[in-house]
Amino acid sequence: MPRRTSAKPPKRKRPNSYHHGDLKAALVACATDILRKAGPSALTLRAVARAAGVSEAAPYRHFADRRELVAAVAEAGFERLGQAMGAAMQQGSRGGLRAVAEAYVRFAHENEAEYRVMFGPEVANTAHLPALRETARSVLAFVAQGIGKLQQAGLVGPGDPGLMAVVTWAQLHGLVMLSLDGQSTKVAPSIEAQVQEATRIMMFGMAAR
Amino acid sequence: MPRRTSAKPPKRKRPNSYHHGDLKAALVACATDILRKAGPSALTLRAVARAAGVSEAAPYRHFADRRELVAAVAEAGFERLGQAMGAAMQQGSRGGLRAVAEAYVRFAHENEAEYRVMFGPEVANTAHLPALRETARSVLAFVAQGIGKLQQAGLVGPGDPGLMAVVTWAQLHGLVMLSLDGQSTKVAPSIEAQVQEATRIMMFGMAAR
DNA sequence: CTTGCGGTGTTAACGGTGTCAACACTAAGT
DNA sequence: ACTTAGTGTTGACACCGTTAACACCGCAAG
Repeated sequence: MPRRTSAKPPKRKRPNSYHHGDLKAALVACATDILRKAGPSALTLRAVARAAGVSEAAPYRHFADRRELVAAVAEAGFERLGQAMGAAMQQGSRGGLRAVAEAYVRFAHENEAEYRVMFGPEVANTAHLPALRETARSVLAFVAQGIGKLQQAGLVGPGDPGLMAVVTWAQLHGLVMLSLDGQSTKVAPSIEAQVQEATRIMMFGMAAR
Repeated sequence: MPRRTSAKPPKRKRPNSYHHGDLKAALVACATDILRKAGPSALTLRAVARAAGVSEAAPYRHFADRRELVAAVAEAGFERLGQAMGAAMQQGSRGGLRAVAEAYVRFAHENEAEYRVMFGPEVANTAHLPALRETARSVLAFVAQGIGKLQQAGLVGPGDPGLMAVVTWAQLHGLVMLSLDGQSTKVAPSIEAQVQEATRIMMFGMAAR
């Protein structure tokens, strides 16, 4: 194949404009799209710029480096995750935790590449990414709040809801990771069975303080 | 260079030779070393080759691509993890699960970069890496075996040990990941407290079938 | 209206990386 | 001694992250 340096007419959202209008958001959207369709290895700064119909150095006007772009993608993912969990929360009080757990697992499986990026090594150092850290923490606070409600309803024994939330989140996250890696499918029948078993164990353990 | 013809070359390292002797193992060792000292972003095929004192294309005689090298590093990590868990198993029967859990968490924290690679997206598709898959599965089998012993001792209720092992591993893995990402430090005081809380919940839940 | 200026997009380049083909050297078997 | 397979080397290609220098747009000040 010949070199790809041939001229490609840039498609602009505002035809008569040299400037893009909202490149930053467009870049995040294109990056998420690429991530979904072609996997993490294709998530390249240059590819994102090309997908946005812009020169390959343009992203540097909005992101200091590649990490910041990836972090923005991860942050958007956390927000969508929070929305999915919030929607599942309305399902009722008894199976509330169960419904949220299933929503979490479903999100992870339906958005595998995004989920991997959210917890991947590229955004590992959340100390330097305050926005990401805050978004992720709000998810944790959400779980803690749900556990608090279960405690008031007498379905969960006393104890620090924050600690229980961490343990609960960890359980789900670990389950999802092992499932995504194909490490658990041959031993345990299905992800649903694993979630069921996990929530059962968690509920028993948390009620038994 | 010098013509040194040694008497019996037993496939071991021979410094004064055009051929390396055991480049594959040396490459994995150098890669692990680089990973520990400089982090995942420095784990580059070329850098590994340079560290091994060999040309930058030499690794392709032993690994099809970069993924295979990384997978080999991950496999070595799983083996060391298994050894650490096995050593902790000898500590006694009552707190056996607890001791293994602590060994697991300690390994992850003392070998953060390695641990991240073991579960990272670069080796995600274990379906194409049978050796890695098998090594990881033996760790799971090890946990399942320990749970079986606890069942015989009456410390854990009846149920599929394989399923329980998956749930247990997932709990530990999730805890470790959140801790490594700095997502849990501000909510739960210490990783020890989290392990304690997690094992307490797990033991209660598993005993209560 | 002209002029200047800051924000944004472009071009061109640098060094580094994964990968491959062609070549070179060595060990070992015939 | 000749061949051959295995292993290391050289050189090249395309791509990537990043930066500097430049070009264009919109807008405010004069």
